[in-house]
Amino acid sequence: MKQRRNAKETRRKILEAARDEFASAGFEGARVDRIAESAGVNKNMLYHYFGNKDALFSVVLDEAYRDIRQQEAALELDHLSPLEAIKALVTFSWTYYLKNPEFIRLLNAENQLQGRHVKASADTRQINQTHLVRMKEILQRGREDGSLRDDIDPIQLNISIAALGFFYLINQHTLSTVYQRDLMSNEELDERLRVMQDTILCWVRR
Amino acid sequence: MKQRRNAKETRRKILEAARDEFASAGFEGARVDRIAESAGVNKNMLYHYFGNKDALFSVVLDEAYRDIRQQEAALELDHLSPLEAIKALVTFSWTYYLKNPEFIRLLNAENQLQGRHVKASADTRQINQTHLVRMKEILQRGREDGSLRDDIDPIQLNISIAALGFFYLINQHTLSTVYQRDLMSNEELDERLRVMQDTILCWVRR
DNA sequence: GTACTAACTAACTGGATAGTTAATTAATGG
DNA sequence: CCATTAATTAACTATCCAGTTAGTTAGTAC
Repeated sequence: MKQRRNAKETRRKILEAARDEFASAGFEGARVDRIAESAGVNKNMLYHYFGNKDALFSVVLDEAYRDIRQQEAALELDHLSPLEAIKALVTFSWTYYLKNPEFIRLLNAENQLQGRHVKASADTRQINQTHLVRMKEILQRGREDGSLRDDIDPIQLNISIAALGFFYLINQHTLSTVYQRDLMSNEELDERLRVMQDTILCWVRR
Repeated sequence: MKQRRNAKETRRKILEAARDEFASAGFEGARVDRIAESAGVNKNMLYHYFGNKDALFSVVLDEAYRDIRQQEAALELDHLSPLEAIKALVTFSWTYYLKNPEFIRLLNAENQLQGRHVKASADTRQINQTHLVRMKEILQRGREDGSLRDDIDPIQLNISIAALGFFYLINQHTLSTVYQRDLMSNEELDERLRVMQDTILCWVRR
C-alpha cells in the first residue's frame, strides 16, 4: 500500500521541479507556485523543507555540482596516457552538458546573481576540490613522461575546457541567429567536440 | 539656456539606464521603475519611446551589438600577418569585454530568454555580418601564404575566441569561489589573455 | 498669437508573487 | 491506544510591478 505521507519523496520531487524551473527561467524568472504545481505538492511544503526561494536554489545548485563531479570522478583515467586522459575529460564535459542542459543554465542563473549562493556554501568548494586535484595529477604525469608542456596551469586548463563547450551551448540561441546556422544539429555537435579536443590537446602537448 | 524638453537626450538617458539595469539584474530581475529613476525621467517616457519592457530590451541589445562590431571593424588588420590579425582579434575581444562588462551580461540575459529578442531582430544578423566576413578573409590570406591550416571553420574559430574570454568573465563569481583564487586581479587577467592567445594561435597555425 | 503636436507628469490599476497562518491528518514511539 | 510530532492543506496577505490614464506644458509651424 502506498504511503500517504513521505517526506523524502516530497523533498525529492520539490528539488527536481525546482531544478527544472530555475534552469528554464533563471532565479528571478522562476515561480515558486510553478515549482509546487509541477512537483505536485502544496506550496507550503517548499517553505517547510527549504525555508525560502533562495535557500531552495542553494540546495539545487549544490546538488547539480555534486552530480557532475561525482560522474566525473567515476571516469577511469589512470590507465590512460595523460593526453588521452585530458581528451576524455573534454569529451566528458561536453557530453555531460548535452545530457544535462539544466546544469549550465543553473550556473548561468547563479552567475547572474554574482554567485551569491555558492559564495555562502561551504559545500561547493569541497565538492569541486577533487576535480582540481585530478587535473593536477594528470599534468604531473604528463610532465614526467614528457608528453605535456610543463607550464600548464590546471585551473586555466579546466576553465578552458569548460569554456569551449559551455559558451557554445549556453549561447546557442544568439549564436545560431547571428551566424544563421543551426548549431544544435547532430553533425554540428560532433564537429564542435572535435574542435574542442583539437584545440585543447594542441595547447597542452609538448 | 537649457532646453526643458529634449526627446533625443531623454531617449539616450533611458537607453543608458536600461542597459545598466538589464546588465546587472537580467531581464526578469530588471525593474522599469528603477530604470526610470536612474535615468531621471518619468516612467511613462519608457512606454512613450519604446512601448514596453521587451521592446526596450531589444533596442538595448541591438545597440550593444552595434557598438562591439563597430569598434571591431575599426581595427586595422590588413597590414598584419594572418596570425597577427587573429591575435589582435583575440586581444580585442578580451579588452572589449573587460571595458564593457555590461555586454557579456546582456548577452547572458538574452540567452536565458532563449534569444527571443535577437530572433525577432533583423538588425542583429546584419550587424554581425561583417564580423564573419572579416574572419573568412583572414583565413583565406593565411591559407594562401601557408601560415594557417586550411581546414579552419571561421564560425568555430569566432566562437572559440569569444568562448575563452566570455566564459571566464561571466562565471568569475562561481569560478573564483570554486578554485579559491581571485581571477579578477590584474595579473590573472593578463595571464588569461596570454593563455587565450596561446591556445587559439596554436590551433590555427599550420 | 493661435492651433497643433510632441514631451512630460502624477496618480492609478489589476494581476501576480513570495511568503504566512492556522488548522487537519497521518505516522510513530511508548 | 494515546500523546506527540511531522506531513500536509487551503485560504490569506502585503507588496511589488508592468503598464495605463488623463491630463498639463513647452515648443513649433503658419
